[in-house]
Amino acid sequence: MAFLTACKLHEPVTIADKLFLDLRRAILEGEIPAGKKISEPELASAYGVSRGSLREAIGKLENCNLVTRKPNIGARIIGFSTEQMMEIYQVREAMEGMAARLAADNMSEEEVTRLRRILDRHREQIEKHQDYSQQDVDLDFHFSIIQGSKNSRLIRMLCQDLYDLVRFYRFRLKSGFNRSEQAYQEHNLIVSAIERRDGEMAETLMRHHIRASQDNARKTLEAMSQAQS
Amino acid sequence: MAFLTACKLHEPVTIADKLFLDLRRAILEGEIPAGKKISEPELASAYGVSRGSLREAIGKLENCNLVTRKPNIGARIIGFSTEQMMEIYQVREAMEGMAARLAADNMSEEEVTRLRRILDRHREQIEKHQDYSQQDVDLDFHFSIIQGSKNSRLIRMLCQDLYDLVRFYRFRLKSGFNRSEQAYQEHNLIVSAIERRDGEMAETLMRHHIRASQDNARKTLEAMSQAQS
DNA sequence: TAACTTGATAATGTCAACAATGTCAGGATG
DNA sequence: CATCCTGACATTGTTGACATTATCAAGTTA
Repeated sequence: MAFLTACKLHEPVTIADKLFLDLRRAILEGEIPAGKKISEPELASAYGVSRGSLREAIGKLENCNLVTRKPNIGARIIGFSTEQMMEIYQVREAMEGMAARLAADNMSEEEVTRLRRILDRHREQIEKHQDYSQQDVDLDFHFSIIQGSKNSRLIRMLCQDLYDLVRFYRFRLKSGFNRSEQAYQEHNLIVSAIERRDGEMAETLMRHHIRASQDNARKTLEAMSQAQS
Repeated sequence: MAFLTACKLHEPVTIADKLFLDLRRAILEGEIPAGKKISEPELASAYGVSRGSLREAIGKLENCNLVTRKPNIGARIIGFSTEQMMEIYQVREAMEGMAARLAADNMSEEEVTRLRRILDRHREQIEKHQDYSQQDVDLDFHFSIIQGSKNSRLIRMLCQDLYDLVRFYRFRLKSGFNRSEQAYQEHNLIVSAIERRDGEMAETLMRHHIRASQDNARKTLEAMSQAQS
């Protein structure tokens, strides 16, 4: 799971940092339910830390867009919203499209080789029907290309500001959207374009790929909401 | 200066919020020099607040990417870096291109009219040779289109995470890049595309416009560095 | 009954003191 | 002379107590 360590910079030396990582994991994996109000005294005693450290950690969670705070009222975990999910896809289309374009220019030969190897892993896990691992491999794929852009600002905004949200939604819909085969084919085309150093094509294909994911997610959500009603 | 109020959500009710806005302005306008280390005791006594409130404000500044923090070492104002500036242009090209595309679809007729009016103001100030006000009008133009995208995530990432950096660099280079006339013409084409509801063209033109700004900034910086040596 | 006031309660914001960590000058050692 | 300890100092991290603000139920009034 290279994507987990790919972005966080320094080891969590301070209490607030460790707490931040703990809480982030708890939110992403659904231990703390979406939309829940955070009670500072409660959480602080639950984790055995002071409110000050907790507030610092909450501040960091706010940067990751996982909680929202209102002055004198408090913080709460973000809610689940189809509209927001669609908005995130639009932003990803723009930014990851650019990332793919830059990656075609800036990735080293070794990095391209590693990228191809991630794709092979994807192939294997499709044949083994390991649906769960495919999500990790998909994240690895996207992270590798983002990193390959060599644009530190782009990397930061995607990995630090947006991808926690992506993981938040992905975990809560992990049953849905199975389009591994199609996604694999699209990934394959993107890697080929990068191998040819064709940035223009890499951007076009990445945007197409993310738009296809978006369409698939939208249809899955519509089917789910119809099944419920 | 609509761009100033355009993005900040709630009034600064708390001390930490007011302090944050004060410090942000001080950094953006160069009162606190770039790259300077922040001494918590010093700043706290200078503004007459406790270290706790100051630390909260510093946390918010970190979100705006205006300061960086290292655990057990401290915070410092970001430094001036040509490379980072070029990276920001690349991110803007991707995100504002998408914003223009969405704005063409989603702006109301009234918003388009207001956008056209901002352009007229730009025209006036070119003829009056008010170079300083042109920067404001330029920011207003870009903010209006970003807002017009109606994508709250995109708005947030641009206005809250990226544009403070844009203003940081812009203020420190305000003498340079005078290309008002050319910028005006490019803005004009973009507005025309939005008026025609041609999203594809609006995106293309916006990306061209930002790339042209980037080229101009790069050349200006190269000329400046050669003049110094 | 509905709408408004009021007071008790609990939450968040703020502060100053304490603990832990990093910094740096001065001296000892090879 | 360079390098490595060492200890005093300053800064950051952490905590618990206090101040301020929201919340909500009980009571009052039209």
